[in-house]
Amino acid sequence: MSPSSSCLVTKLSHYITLDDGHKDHLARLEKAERAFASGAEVYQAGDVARDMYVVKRGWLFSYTDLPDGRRQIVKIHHPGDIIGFPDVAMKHMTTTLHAAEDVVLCPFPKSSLDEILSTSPRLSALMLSIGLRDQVVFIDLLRVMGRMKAQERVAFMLLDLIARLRITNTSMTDTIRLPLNQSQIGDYLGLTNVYISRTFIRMEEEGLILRRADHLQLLQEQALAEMCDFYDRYSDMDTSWFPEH
Amino acid sequence: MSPSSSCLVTKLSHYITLDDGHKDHLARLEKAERAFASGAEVYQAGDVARDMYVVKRGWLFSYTDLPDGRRQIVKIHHPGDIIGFPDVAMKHMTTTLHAAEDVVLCPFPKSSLDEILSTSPRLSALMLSIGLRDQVVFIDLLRVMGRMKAQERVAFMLLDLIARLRITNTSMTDTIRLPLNQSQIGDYLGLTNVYISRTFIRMEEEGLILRRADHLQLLQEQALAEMCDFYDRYSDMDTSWFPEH
DNA sequence: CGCATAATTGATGGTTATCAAGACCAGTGG
DNA sequence: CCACTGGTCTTGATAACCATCAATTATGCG
Repeated sequence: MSPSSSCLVTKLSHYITLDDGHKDHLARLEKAERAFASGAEVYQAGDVARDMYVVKRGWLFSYTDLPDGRRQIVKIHHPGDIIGFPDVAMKHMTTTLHAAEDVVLCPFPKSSLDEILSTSPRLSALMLSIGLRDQVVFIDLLRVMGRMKAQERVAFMLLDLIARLRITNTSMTDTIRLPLNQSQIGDYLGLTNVYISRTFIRMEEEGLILRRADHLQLLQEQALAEMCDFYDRYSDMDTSWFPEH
Repeated sequence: MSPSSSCLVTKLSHYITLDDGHKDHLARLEKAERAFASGAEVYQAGDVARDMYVVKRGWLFSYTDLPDGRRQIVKIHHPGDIIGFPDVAMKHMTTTLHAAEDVVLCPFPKSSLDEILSTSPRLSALMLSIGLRDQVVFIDLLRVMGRMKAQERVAFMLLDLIARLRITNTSMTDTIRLPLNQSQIGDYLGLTNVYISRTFIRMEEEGLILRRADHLQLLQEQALAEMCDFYDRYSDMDTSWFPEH
């Protein structure tokens, strides 16, 4: 198993440089990769929390249902993302993981963290920082959901998606593929599919976005950023305090 | 400086047993405690992220404003809480910290984490878990804000507050002191002060709660928990995978 | 082509915001 | 002791925003 084939190594190398010892170590943590078809539910809320996953290919999302059937999608996952990290702190999974299209995942056991914490303060600091950065991202989203209207919420979602895709794909332009239907977008933004439709149409009429097939183009990124007061948390991480090794 | 006088030691001892070496170490991280009057803003969004704080006395909250003046309170802090943890991952503070009443705080520099990560895998695991647990709590709140109505949101807030207060104060009954006005509660739940007033009145008429002065009693805790599908994340943490030392 | 899924459109109603006025309350100073 | 003040809570009227329901029109796919 060559270190470079590891999803986790690829993911973490975006933030700090890893020496070969670290790379070997991380690569050994991974189990065999697994594929899931579009629509599959990889795990359910309430399952015992045992593994985390790195996304190798495809989009997924995590959601929870209310007893009466209302649904909230809490996170959209892209290639390179770590899935299930917050559930490490819990005995049971708190969300259900749904494949939005055909996907490939690299599982690794949550007990891996024990090893990382015991052997590499620097990697530990990175894992901690990723967790805390994600918390800031949730706080941003909370502000959006608590205080913003439909159009602002859509703007925020689009900017957040494109900012995250740009981390790993520096050639990203202003156009993204959006493999989610309007009901799913509604469940993410706390709105209905009907109102998502109306909002998209209005934003298109106003020249903010352009839709064709399942692709979406941001025509006025600056205007969109202003209307939802968007900050890119992904490019503002502070790694200066990290331990040396 | 005796170890037992440290806010951080008191806080962390609730989760795992600390030996004297750990206690001494943690106690040395703390700076002198500082008092703030009700209404004071301890730090502002945008300030350089340098310190974290443990709350020794009083309630505070963290908020962010939108450019047009709308406000979202993102976290209510109680004695024992760690404030500013997510901002460790950022170069700048992402929220403003407001004292809801007279408070006392114990600051400690965020570079302390470097030391903890380098010397104690077990403490590192605890810090990581607290961060991840908080992320789960934000996800729960996101679900509330995205999909629940006013009365359900209020129920969730009250249950969350009382669950957290019960961690450190096992003699908590069904009555809490609530040093927040209705505008602040509205800013926390994404509603207006007017609608908070109407919702409290309706919940009191329905026999769910009882208000007197600044105290609030939960008359039907079970019914409140069912209407907002409440889970107590604070008593469901998994520490089984922690390293030994 | 036929089918299922997704998106759109229209009509109506519910929930919450907004605005404005009044009630209550604790503290303050004359 | 009492008017005055500022803050908080309450109440009523109206409007904005979004949900809901139902029907229709794309869209994609075997």
